[in-house]
Amino acid sequence: MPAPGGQLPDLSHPAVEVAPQLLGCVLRRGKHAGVIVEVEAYGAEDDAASHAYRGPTPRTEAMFGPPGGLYVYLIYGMHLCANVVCCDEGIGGAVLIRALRPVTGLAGMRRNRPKAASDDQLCSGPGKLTAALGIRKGDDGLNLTTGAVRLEPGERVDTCDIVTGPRIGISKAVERPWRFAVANDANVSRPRPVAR
DNA sequence: CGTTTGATGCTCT
DNA sequence: GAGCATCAAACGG
Repeated sequence: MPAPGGQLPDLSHPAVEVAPQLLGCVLRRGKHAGVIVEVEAYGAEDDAASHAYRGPTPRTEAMFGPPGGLYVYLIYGMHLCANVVCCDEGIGGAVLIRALRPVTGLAGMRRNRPKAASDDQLCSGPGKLTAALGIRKGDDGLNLTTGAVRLEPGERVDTCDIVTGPRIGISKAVERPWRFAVANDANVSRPRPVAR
């Protein structure tokens, strides 16, 4: 069930449960902010695709921290991915933010992403949105309520407007339909999920 | 140690 | 649709 507008989901719950509830919430860094329109859940029991699968390491430490934290990591040597840490401390669960609909600080985001062909491609991917918002490696582990990067209540997203599908870019546990997105939103990365 | 592989994005064909 | 950039973990010997 998606979170009603005006409040955040309970982040101490499992990632698969929290993920769809984050749709409609706002991710902000300074003046740059956008509504979350696409996410993926990681770190449930036996999830071989999760960075938490083999226990904590220096890189994944934030994923095992308290819910409501930010997990940032470098992927493919050049892009950063941002995750909302959820589940109880020590479990190692997080929700990858895959796409945003930009709402404030558009001019700054365009400067951060000069190659984006249009505004709906500013944040249409996990590496794109971290660049657009200006999220950096040093933001890893900070608190999303008090830190430089914040998670804020946003708009309500109706359950029937949420589509699901397999997670993107993984080679393990590919069959799990743990990608969630707002249906018919131009900011969602490709391929667009179709299933309900 | 050396080698492979990524929760990606951009360019060129 | 294929290839590449670029580097830190993970993995095998």
